[in-house]
Amino acid sequence: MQIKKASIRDVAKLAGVSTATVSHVLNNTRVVTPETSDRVWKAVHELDYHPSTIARSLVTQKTTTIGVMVSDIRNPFFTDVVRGIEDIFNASGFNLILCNTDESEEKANLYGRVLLGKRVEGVILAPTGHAVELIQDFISQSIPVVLIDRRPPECIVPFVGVDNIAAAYESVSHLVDDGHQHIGLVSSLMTSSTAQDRIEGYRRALRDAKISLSDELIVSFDGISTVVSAENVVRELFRHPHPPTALFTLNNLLTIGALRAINDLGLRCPEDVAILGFDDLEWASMFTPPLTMVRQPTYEIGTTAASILMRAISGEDITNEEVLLPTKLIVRDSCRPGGHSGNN
Amino acid sequence: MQIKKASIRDVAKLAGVSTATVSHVLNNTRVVTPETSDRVWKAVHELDYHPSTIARSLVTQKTTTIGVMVSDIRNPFFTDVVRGIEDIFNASGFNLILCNTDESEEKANLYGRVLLGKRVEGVILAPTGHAVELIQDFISQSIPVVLIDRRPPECIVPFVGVDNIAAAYESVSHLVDDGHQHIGLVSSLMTSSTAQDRIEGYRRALRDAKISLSDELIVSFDGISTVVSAENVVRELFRHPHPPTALFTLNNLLTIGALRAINDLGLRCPEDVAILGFDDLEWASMFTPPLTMVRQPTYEIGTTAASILMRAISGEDITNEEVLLPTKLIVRDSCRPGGHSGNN
DNA sequence: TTGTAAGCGTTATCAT
DNA sequence: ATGATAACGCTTACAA
Repeated sequence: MQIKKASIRDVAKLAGVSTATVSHVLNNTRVVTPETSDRVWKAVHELDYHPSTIARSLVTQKTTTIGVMVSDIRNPFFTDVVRGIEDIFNASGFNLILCNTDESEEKANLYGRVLLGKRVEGVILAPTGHAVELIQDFISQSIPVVLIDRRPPECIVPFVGVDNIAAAYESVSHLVDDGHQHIGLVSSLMTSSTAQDRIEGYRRALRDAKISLSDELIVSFDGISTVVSAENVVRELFRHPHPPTALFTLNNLLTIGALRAINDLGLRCPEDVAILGFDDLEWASMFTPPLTMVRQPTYEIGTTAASILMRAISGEDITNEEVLLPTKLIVRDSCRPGGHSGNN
Repeated sequence: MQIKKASIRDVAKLAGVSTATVSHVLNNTRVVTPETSDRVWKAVHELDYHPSTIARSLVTQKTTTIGVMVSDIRNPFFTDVVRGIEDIFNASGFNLILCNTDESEEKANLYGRVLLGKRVEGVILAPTGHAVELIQDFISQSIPVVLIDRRPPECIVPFVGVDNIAAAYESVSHLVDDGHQHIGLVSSLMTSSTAQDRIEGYRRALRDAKISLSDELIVSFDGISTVVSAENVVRELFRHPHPPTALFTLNNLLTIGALRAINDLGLRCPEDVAILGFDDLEWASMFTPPLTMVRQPTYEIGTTAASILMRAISGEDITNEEVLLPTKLIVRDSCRPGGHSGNN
């Protein structure tokens, strides 16, 4: 326990050298005789000295800190992505400032100011709504940004994600092949590029299968994805006179919610209603029934985005980078060949 | 896009005032005439000026940043805890630096240096092993620390968690009441206080039930908890001549792993082997079979720890704080009254 | 091989 | 009501 934290000057005084020497010893940035080096290190330990990154950053203009903005770290998709990001940056001595925006543009903008103020060297962002201004704020301070998951169509910014249209097309086609004609779609925020692309894939798959579209089969809600919101909205869907025989859910939380709602309604999956969901869950295979899901390479999305951002920080030009990682449809019992075998 | 970021001096010059005035306008820290205030704000916007928190921190000795060290954010337990922490601190304008230690003391110590250097104002820590030194490092720089989940017995530091002994006792007693006499225990790192307490609860429950203890029924592994490691270790357990009829798993990931292993071995749960696991999963009820679990108030652990830390940062004395939040045993089909109905 | 001193971008203490 | 200016704790030319 000590009254005042030791500074480089205290160390210099105790070691009988200049602050410059201390600095150089600490950073290995010029040759010093072993004797002085020893004296310095001894002083460092004696004083329990820890150099202030703050002061250092002020002069070097580098903070070795980046910002990560996602809607909610509790969404397993983002949990994994963030871990991937952390692994890459940690290896280079960078730290993460974690920001949960809860799909609120206001919160996102607030965080934006903070990150700008903290002089982060880069940002990885899963944008909410038209985040164009937010992104522009960073860019105009020459802070590199890499987008993940979603991409506002207006801006040309490096992006890492998946081909949502294709993945959704494949998924819905799979349901069609199983004999389904009434396929419901469950979304959270419809305005995100991700949702829109997945809906577009859904539409195209139905169109190509000559199945007529019905907007009443599409349900959604605002705010962050939660199991409960999904449950409510799915229940609503089944008040429809022609309820769906299959559900395409746009993310993992929605899938769980849908399954719950179906159980609550006394329907069985897949006999009455099939479910196919976006995003994998590590233990999707152990559900009742095992869930059919579109697996996104979450961890890799994180590491890839982080690597690109790291290169930008190193001065490389990344303006045109765009990486679409492959998805994988993992078919399990929650949708079954033969389609539904029942009513109406 | 601009060559150089604007500084307070640029603003002052453009507004025709001193830097002191700019600072005061920005921070609302003394009265200025509306006219000057306006001129300042106009200059701020014109230059797209964002005050440097770095420089500010250097003089105020406050960083509005705290460190959060957990073993792995992907563990749903910590995901939730971290979200709770973030909510509390975000409300006070603080940021989180997220550190994944992977149960490695080396990584933890490395992160310790970093956090010390970044002059975080506090740390929330789920300690790995004998983190006494690490904790001492913070304390001796008068950086307040709040421990969560685990508590190295040596040190007197504020703590937020649950009564693991009691919770384990209750759980194992439940299995005993169901008729089980051979109860296996699956742990990851056995040395953590959490694991030790849960094992202690297990022991006491068996002792009180006059069931003899067998160390061969306890399996574990080192490193972070993963489903795969748990799977392997559980398979091993069933090579035992007298395999258990029930499994008590010490965390959520282990529970999943155990269930998988049992399935792979061709055994059925709960008919052949019952499972009762620590930590809830939001969708544990939808597993095959629905899982019986000890629910910890994860989010609340986060918010509680954060509130205590926040008070410490505000200068309050928290040295003796210790909060044990209640757990809840949620009984589902994975263990069934009547115990196992089979062999030997 | 080492030291001196000028910043880095703020806040805060005096003055005025 | 406002301004000068000395810190804050480092790094980094430039000297010696």
